[in-house]
Amino acid sequence: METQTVRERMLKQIEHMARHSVIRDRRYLDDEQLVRSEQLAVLEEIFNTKVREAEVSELSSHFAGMLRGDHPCHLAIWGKTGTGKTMTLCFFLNLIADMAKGRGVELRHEHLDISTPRPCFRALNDLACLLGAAKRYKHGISLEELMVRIETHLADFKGYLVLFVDEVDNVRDREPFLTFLVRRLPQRLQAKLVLIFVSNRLDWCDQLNPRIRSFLKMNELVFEPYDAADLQHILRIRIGKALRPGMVGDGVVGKIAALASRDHGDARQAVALLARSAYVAEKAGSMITLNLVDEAARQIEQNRYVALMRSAPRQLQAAMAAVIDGARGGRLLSTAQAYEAYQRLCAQVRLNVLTYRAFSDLLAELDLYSLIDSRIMSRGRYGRCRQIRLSLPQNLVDQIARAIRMSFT
DNA sequence: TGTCCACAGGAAATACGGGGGT
DNA sequence: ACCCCCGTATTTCCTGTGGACA
Repeated sequence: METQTVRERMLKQIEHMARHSVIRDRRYLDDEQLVRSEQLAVLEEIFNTKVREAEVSELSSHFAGMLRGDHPCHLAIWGKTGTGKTMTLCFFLNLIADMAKGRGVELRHEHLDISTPRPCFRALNDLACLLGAAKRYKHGISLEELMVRIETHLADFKGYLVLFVDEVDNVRDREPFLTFLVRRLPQRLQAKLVLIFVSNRLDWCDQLNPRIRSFLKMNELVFEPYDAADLQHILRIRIGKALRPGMVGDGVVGKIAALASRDHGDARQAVALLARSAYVAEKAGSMITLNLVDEAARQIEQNRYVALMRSAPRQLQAAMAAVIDGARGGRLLSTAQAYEAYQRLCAQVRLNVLTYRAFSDLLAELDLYSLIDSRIMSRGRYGRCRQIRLSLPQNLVDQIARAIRMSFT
């Protein structure tokens, strides 16, 4: 009896969802889930709408010489996250490699992605792996040895070698790394080496040896953030691929584009907001409306806080938990009171207790992220003290508390 | 007007840990 | 396997401060 009704309800639910579903292919809302060729297809469609036209034509004129046998110089590219640097370059290099093949020009291109900070040794080792010149080492091999292996591995190659170093600014101690690539490697190869450095910081080469810097400064290309119109194009293409037709209300695309271009013009953010909106709409069983976009934006915002705390250092988590515990019911808390709560908590979860001074810095950090709201009040004769309260909505505070508890167990 | 509370927050010293070199 | 170095976290020490109170 019981199972029957459950079964029925589920069937009804599925039927309802099928009739009202918003999403046709959710993979197109998240690049990670697309295979390479699909990504490139999306990009091609985007570039066909004149988005990034200036940059692509700049790249074309810079590299077109390769098809005629010239040796183009290196290129330094700047742009904030989500401005499509990596995507544009990948697309472009694929395109030019294709054309080169058609004309019998030997061209090899590699993408060295330094997505997380790593020392020179790691970066070189990664490069060697990428080229197939060496295996992955933890240690036990000198920098020199790595360099020689890369050189000997490439010794016989005579065509163009385009090396696309993504997020170079993540290489700590990048001087030797860059010196190797810029000054030493070209001299020891028969191949025509073309380096492309991408960074999201304008100042990444400021502290470098002037000789290398001047070398890099020769050719720069800046990726401006997308404007709202670009973002609209990008969103429309995604919508066409990912959603069923007619599921997007009036003004929704404009709104998402406006929100995303207002902070940083990050395309990834815009697509993420679209994805979340679609998800929320699907759950609500309606098309995407302006209100649902607001709801989605709120959820993304809240998730950021939760994710931030989940991945925060334990001490910071403990400080947050202490404040949540102490400031129940909108109570105002002084640093000293918060510190007491923190000490109790540390005892419970066997965390070593930091000094008052260090704890005070933790609170300042929480305040910086606006996880708490703290201001300094003078009580005259009775001294000055910080008044701490939770400023986030209660349900979010509960989520954060839960996330912290999870990572403590 | 000066005092003094109760803390904030800067500076320097020190501890710690992880990665690279040998 | 071991040591050293360096960047970061933490501690220690200290000076600064707004305003109620006498």
